[in-house]
Amino acid sequence: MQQTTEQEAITRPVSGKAQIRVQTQRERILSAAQKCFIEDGFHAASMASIAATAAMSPGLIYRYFNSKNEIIIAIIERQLICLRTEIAMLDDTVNLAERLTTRYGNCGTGLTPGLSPALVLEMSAEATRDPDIAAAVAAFDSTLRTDISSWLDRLNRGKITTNTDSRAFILQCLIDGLKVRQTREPHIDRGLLRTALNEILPLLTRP
Amino acid sequence: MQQTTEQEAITRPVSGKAQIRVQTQRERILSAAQKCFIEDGFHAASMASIAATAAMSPGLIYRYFNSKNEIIIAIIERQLICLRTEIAMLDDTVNLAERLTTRYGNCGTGLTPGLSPALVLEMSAEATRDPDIAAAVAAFDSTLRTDISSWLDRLNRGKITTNTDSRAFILQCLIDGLKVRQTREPHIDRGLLRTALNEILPLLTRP
Amino acid sequence: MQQTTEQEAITRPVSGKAQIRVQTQRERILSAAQKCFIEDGFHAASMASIAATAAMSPGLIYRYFNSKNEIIIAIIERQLICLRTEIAMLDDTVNLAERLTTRYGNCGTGLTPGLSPALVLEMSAEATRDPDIAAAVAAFDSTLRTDISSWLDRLNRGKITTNTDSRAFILQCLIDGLKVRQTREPHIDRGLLRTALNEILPLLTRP
Amino acid sequence: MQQTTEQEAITRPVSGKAQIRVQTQRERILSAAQKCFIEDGFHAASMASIAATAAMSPGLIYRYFNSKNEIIIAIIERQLICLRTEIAMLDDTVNLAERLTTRYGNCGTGLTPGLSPALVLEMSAEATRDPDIAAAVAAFDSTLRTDISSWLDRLNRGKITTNTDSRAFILQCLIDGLKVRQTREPHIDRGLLRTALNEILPLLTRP
DNA sequence: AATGAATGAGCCTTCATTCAT
DNA sequence: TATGAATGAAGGCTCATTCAT
Repeated sequence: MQQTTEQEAITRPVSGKAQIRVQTQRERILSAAQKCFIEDGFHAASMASIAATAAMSPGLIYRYFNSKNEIIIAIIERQLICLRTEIAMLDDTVNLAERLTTRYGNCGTGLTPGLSPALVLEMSAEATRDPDIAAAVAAFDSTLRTDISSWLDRLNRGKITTNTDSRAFILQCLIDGLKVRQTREPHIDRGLLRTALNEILPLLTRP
Repeated sequence: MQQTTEQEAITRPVSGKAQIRVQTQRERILSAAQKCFIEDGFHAASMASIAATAAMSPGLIYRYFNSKNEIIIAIIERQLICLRTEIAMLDDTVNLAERLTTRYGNCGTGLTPGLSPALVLEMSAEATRDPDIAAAVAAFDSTLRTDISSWLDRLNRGKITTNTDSRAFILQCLIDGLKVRQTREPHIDRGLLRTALNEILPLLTRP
Repeated sequence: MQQTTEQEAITRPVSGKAQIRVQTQRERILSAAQKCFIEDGFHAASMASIAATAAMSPGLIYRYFNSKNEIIIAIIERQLICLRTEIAMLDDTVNLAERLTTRYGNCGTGLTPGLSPALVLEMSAEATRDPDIAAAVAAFDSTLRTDISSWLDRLNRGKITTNTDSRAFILQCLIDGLKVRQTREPHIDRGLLRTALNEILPLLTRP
Repeated sequence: MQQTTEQEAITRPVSGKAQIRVQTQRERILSAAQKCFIEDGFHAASMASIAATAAMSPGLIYRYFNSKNEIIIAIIERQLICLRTEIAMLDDTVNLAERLTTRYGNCGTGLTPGLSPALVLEMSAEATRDPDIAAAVAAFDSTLRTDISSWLDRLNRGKITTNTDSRAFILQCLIDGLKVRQTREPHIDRGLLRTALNEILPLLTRP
């Protein structure tokens, strides 16, 4: 849909540029929104502050999003994508603990445009109330569990493994729990973190 | 602070009863606030709705709390106490998995006045922004980790155990992660949950 | 409902006063709203200006009305009541022309709290779009026509009269038309007006 | 003003075509505006919706009109012209009732580009506030009354007629009243309407 | 101690209008 | 000539907080 077909490019040559502009602006808004949401939370952040952060007028935002809630949902979807991407990087056992340790803490500062643990938590809390958010999150969760399960299966290919599902569940809990920790102890002792992960992960990933 | 000093008792002999009244009223307000916060979130819940739920006038609330934020902090402290109590109940390995399974899901419904996963998440997110909350949560976290560590020590008394700290960390992550799951999959398959916990917990609690 | 029953007065002695206050405030708001609506129209009048005119804060208005639209509808119902009252005064032929002449023009100035021709017109236009207003106006119209019909019947009691309905229709049109004229020529020559009414009304009201 | 002066024609020979273009565009805008105004009212209709209806950009409208208000005034002038045209068609007594009956109701639907009763009412209400509109409407009204008077005179040529003025006034009221009715009871019983008009009109148009 | 009416700042959103292209 | 992105001033409405009673 973003990719303009050649025909369209001929008959409506502006359309391509326009589409790009729309994407750029949406990106600008979402980026500002994320910063504000991280700083103040979904509800406390105001459209005015988002507009100021994005260096545009409040009215203009409504050309690209129908409401504040639509922005919130877009941010949530983004966070979910980030989450999945992060999980997808966990592709072999060796690096797993190292990777999680490295990533721990370089987020949630408002500087990284990426995944924010605080937003993930707020999102989960919001899912309790907003059906739209609940749906998005639920869909994501089941996808993610499948991802983890098949990753476990791949790891142990050829060997008989039982309980992939329950291990996937535990892994997911662990990852969620790390997000919470990240929020509450951003400056945790990395040594402890690495030791802990190196102790538990092998137990979960080997037959 | 709750304990009336002797002097006060002499000059104002009613003070004892008055203090009890103050506690009762605060309790009434906090109970209502918790219900509202669970239902709507910290920001979306209004003082008016809290007042209505507590069956008192909005103005009266300000006799017992200086601001909405003060109520939020009180609720957070309450949640932390609940959390610690819950953890304290985990006193022997045998019941651990069972207990966590049983408790999973009977919260967050607004019916239990106790611990609410959604509030815990919101609280963690809020800790990112409010230094007071951050302090309270940090103090709690370190206390809790010590609790868990000494519990692990007790479990393995006489046996040589290494890495109690890192295991305590993992356990804490797992518990946090379960809270997140509770929020996102309140109706999870209990069989899966029990199996998963029975698989991982023994590994964490035995030498 | 405004009249507090004796029982209520005993068990809830404040309730009576409270009810009166509610009525007083609603009245104050409606009075201010009418002034503003006459001056600026339903849409151009702002809640802020209504609040200022009523000498209260904007927020307070929402204690007594749920929305601006509710105020508009209340004003319209009021206008309809005024209209009916005005019509009800036309009880004998002799005074009819005189009465209409006298009433013509002493309205619509914003000073009279009564019927405003401009509002009646705007109301009719709005009925085209808002189903609620349309319903209110339709109900009123049929009531009014019945009123006029029975008034005509009373006038000609004992004599054979045909076409009461069509005469009632014409009369209603004439009255509506006078409202329009009132708006457009507030300072019309009263002599012309009286002559005109004296020429047409006898033809409509006698068998 | 539409007629290009000779000088302009020499120095800028294209000007004639340009003038035509201007008229076409203005027409396009007014036509769209009327549709929108009928649907939503003067205030609720937005420039954006007018632009969309006219299939042009909002900015372009400002090349042909200086403001929304200017469009409103242009529309009002148009409506007045429509009104006068409609009245002018009433040239003999025989068809008068029939004509009015036929025309009743085929307006205000948004389908006819012509006269809209709702707009006429809104216009009258607006005349109360905007002096420009008031002036336009007043000028129209007096012209119209003269039209009607001379029509009545023509009808009764050679016969002694008194009170042409007051009859013209009544007729005008009746026509205005019919516009109001049209708005409020668009689906009235045509039989009743015809009967009513046939009863009253002869009385007004014959000596 | 208790009420709940009142305040007013601030929020989300809309829209007439302008201007770079 | 024409576009439509951009502006920013209101507008309707909410709600934490205060205060007269």
